[in-house]
Amino acid sequence: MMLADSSKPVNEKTLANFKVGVDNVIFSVDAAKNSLLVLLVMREREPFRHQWNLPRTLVRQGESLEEAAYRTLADKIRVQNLYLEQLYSFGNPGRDPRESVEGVRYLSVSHFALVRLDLAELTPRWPGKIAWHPIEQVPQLAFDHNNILEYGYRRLRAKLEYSPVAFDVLPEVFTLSDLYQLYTTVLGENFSDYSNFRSRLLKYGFLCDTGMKASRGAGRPASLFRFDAEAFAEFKDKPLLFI
Amino acid sequence: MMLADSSKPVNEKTLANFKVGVDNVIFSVDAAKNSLLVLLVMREREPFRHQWNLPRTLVRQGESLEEAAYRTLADKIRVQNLYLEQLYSFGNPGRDPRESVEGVRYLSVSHFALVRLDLAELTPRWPGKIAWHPIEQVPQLAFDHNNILEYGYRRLRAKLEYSPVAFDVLPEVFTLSDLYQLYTTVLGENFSDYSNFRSRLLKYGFLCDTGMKASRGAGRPASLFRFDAEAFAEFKDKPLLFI
DNA sequence: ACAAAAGTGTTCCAGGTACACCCATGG
DNA sequence: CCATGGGTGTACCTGGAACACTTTTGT
Repeated sequence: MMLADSSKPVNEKTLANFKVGVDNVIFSVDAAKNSLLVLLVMREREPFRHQWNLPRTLVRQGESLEEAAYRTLADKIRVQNLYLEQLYSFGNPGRDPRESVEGVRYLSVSHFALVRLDLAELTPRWPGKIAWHPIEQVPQLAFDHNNILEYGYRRLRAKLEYSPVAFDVLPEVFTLSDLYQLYTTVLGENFSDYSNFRSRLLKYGFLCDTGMKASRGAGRPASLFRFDAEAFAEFKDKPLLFI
Repeated sequence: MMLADSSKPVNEKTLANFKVGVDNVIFSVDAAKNSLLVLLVMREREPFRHQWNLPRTLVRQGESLEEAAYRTLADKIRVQNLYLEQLYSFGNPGRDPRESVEGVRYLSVSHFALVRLDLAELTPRWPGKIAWHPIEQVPQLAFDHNNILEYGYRRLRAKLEYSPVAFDVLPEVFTLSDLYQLYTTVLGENFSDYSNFRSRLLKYGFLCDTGMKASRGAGRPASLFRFDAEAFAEFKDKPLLFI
């Protein structure tokens, strides 16, 4: 893909004109229903009016890309625990129909987030216009947002395998079943045997038993663990840890 | 990091104004000197005049981000074999001093590339202004380009471990020592024993022996191999393969 | 007493590590 | 004939997969 050379000075007019925004792929896990959820917003304006899309915003003066991503998030839900990182930038021509009308291109720096469902309260600002969708039931989205979502989903699964994002999304104390179930809903049933998952994680030593027990209906009460970030430090940039 | 809400309609003037460009981290491997190289460009204009920076350009009308990245590359070097992918977007306020003067922000969608040194001929267009630098001897760069470079370096090492980028950068036929040496220069001496590296790769079956031999001075001549992309297909999205 | 969920242990085996050793060529 | 680099083989062992089994609770 070799393109024209650029030896001659470039006229300002040949440069593309951009509007820059952030699109967020926000995941959460419904432990009760064993289901992975994505947050979607119903569009109220053209283009793609009355279609769902990812939460998004344009970047404001003096605001970093990450700040814009957090603002979009805070605008839709109130969360405490969460994990957020930049995903990918989509800025090719033709991805927004307004482009040809306004003569500007829309560049989206997409972000991916994982939030804790029980602490993520939907803001009452747009009732019915914001909703969690199970990942298998996501409809046709506006723009190229199905693409972006797919991209975020891949990243989420990869992240779970080698980094401790799960603990940003679990309560302060949790049982190993909670953790296992989180992995199961995201990665599918067959990623690992429970007992192997358990012993592998405990061996590392960055999960400490609080001594407390959690009794949930029938069955033996489970030990409650806490994630020890300091103890985890030594595992930074080491190869695969979970799964 | 919870920010102001956005319930009131946003005045156009509060939006940030962007210029969008691409910055390329272009790597190559000097097999003879056992050295990992980065392509740098000497700036001829302010700001940061007479400092090195990464090859970069602003995105033009109708041009995709990737096309812009390829164009920058083609402007500096003539290459056949290469690997290129998007890296990360840097768009926080204050990363370009022109920002406050012009009232626009510079967003860089950085890309990372690996090219074959013996086919990468520096264009004579800017003699002395473009040069390969060994990664350990990279000077202070303009803007946040040392950051971007660091980011690209991490990605390069990660990519080598689980994807076949090396073959985009090796000749059509190559010896296993060539391959091993490439890995050694990028990953360091201690990533794996040669004989184990060898047997692991051959076992997979996507390297086929051409029957030809390469004699380089003293020592037994080495078999020349070819990368079989079809045979590799079945290893797509499987866990770590190399190293 | 029995079902349900948590937790422990054991066996088996693939695959990685660390070497020692053989082979072919140039000088 | 020996130094040099290419190539093969093996013995050891870690760590994962699979699964059986025990413990502690609720009903």
